[in-house]
Amino acid sequence: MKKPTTGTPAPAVALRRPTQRDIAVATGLSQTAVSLVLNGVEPSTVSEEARERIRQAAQRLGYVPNRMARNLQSARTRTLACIVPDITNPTYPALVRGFQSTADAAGYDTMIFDTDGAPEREHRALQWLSQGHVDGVMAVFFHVDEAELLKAVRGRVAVVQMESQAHKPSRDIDKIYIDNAAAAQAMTQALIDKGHQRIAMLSCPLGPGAERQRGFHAAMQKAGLEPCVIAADDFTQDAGARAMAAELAGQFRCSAVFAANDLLAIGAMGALRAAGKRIPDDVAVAGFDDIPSAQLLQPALTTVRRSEQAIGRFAAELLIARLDGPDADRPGRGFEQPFQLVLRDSA
Amino acid sequence: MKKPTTGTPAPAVALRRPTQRDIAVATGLSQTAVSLVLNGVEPSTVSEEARERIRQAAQRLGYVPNRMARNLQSARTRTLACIVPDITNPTYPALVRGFQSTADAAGYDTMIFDTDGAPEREHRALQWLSQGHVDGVMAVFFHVDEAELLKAVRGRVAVVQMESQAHKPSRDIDKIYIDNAAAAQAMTQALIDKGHQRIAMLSCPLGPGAERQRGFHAAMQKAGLEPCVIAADDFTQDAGARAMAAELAGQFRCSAVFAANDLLAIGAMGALRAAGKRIPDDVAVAGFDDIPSAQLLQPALTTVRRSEQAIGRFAAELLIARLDGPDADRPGRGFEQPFQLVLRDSA
DNA sequence: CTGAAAGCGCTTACAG
DNA sequence: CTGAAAGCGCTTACAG
Repeated sequence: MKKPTTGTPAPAVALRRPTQRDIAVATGLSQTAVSLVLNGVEPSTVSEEARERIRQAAQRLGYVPNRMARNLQSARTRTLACIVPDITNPTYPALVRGFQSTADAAGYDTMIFDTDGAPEREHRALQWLSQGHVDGVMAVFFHVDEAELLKAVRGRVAVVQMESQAHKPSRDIDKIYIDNAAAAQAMTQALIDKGHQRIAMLSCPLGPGAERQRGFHAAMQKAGLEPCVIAADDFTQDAGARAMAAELAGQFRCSAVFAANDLLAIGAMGALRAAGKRIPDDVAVAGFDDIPSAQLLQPALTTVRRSEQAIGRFAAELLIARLDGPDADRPGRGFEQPFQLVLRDSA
Repeated sequence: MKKPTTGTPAPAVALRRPTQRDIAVATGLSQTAVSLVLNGVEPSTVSEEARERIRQAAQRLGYVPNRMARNLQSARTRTLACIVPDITNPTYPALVRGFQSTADAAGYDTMIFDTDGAPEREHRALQWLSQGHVDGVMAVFFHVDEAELLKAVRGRVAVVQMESQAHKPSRDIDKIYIDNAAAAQAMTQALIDKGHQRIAMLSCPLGPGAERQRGFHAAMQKAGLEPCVIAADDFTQDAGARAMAAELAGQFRCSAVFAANDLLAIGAMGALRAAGKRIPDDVAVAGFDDIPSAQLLQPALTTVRRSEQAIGRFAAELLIARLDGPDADRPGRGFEQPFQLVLRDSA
């Protein structure tokens, strides 16, 4: 890369971080006393004078507790994690944001782990989870199933799993889901009600894709219409554009495209335009997620909304209630969240 | 929330995770041998037969090393962090994506820490950094300065800082930046070249905002024009809409608005439309970042692009070269990255 | 070839 | 009121 500029040489060795022992030596008190005072253990058995000396020395030396050591001892980290498939898909940052605001208020740090929706990276996330970095996790997996997740955490990590459908409740973990099939069915029905007969679903079989396709097929079957499915290999704008372009190169005859998420829909819109199709006049397009861009598009995108922020907040509440609150041993539950059709100009 | 469903009761106690000691007991070998074998220490001093027994027992018991313990000992985590101000601003996920792809290839996990651009949360990130969770970090701070950062990490964590301008090189850390002032000046000049005389900058003084304003002022002054600044209190779409609406309620007379980032620009566009202004005919709008939505807007947004993905990848390379490679003691450097004006229909 | 031992930096009974 | 001691689960010299 260009224009590297150089500073003065780095120190040969890193400074050793001060420990409780250093403070003990500096104050002439015991390391035990240092630990007690710095952790504010009540009722304090250390004299006010000693406490003050310890605090001052800690300040002066720039003491910061080593979390690895603390966690090793206490097996608590006061950190929560969000495991998501794709941080560049705006629906997940929204989820994380809601989660984080609640976690933050309860004194928990939030870490984000992006799996790319890839099996191998999801398993790395699992391994990471099993290593004791966090007390709780909100997880969105495309490949890992509940059994693997349970095996990895072994009851040592509180878990809320975001699911694509109402699974049977788990013994140990909470689940949050929307009824993806019903939502997709409702959207498909809305397109049918507008007079569309030939409707294609642009979808990816991963994650919530399967349930959304199920709802699409149900609505089409109920209306006696022939369903058409366009397969994308990912939930991204690129994948949507590619799949749509390939379809357009063949004999595409649908008057509406229902994409399994907004990024696919946006990609499809680009490909349709490139092929000279007007939206919605020649082809109507609908999506799923209601990401912020959806309403910025021209025409604005018809889509399905759920409150990601609220879901994120709720997930964090569930975890915190298990960790700090009364829910420690509560059996796992499933929580269904509402969705809402957002009808705009693209369909 | 609705429809909670209940599973069978949770177990009273969490299962204890198996340790090396458990494997030692199970195999009748020493815990030392277990550690040696499972870590594949070469050349192996343990007999092949013993190694096999240990591996089998580890498998059978579902052994997973406790990272806290390992890190406490080795002070290495094979984890890197990205500290960003707002994960819901699409420019940061792109940065993180690039970073992660490189980190992943080198066998490092990537954690993401969102500070919300708030001083208090940035300091929490600093504290978190100082606790030994990661070997290296790519950080974007709005408030924390280099001195605080250096004090927190004390040479124990490799650091790449994303800056808003060419600072003097640091002794210990690498910096990556684009010339924000030059970029803003170029964009302002482009607006002037289009015939605009009354140009407002919609900006937030945080982070790169100051430098971008500087460039704006420089261009205006050079052209002998009167600069106008509209202050937003954040870099979000909402903040942009609020600030623009407030301005429109007064005596707004500019023919162009240059926003300090795309989200502000998008918010401003909404407020302008709500006030009956046509874009670009009545008011031209330009942004900064070239987030994915920018080209989806109608009219598409004129903006400034840099390659976030490439910058993220490069940042990870710098860290890995320090940690695993030959750069361990290399003095800190500054690396300037290119930018590019993207002229679309909004201006 | 194998294991006893020290130590990473903490927390937490426990004994004075 | 205070400190010696054990232990969290590992790694790594070191001694047999």
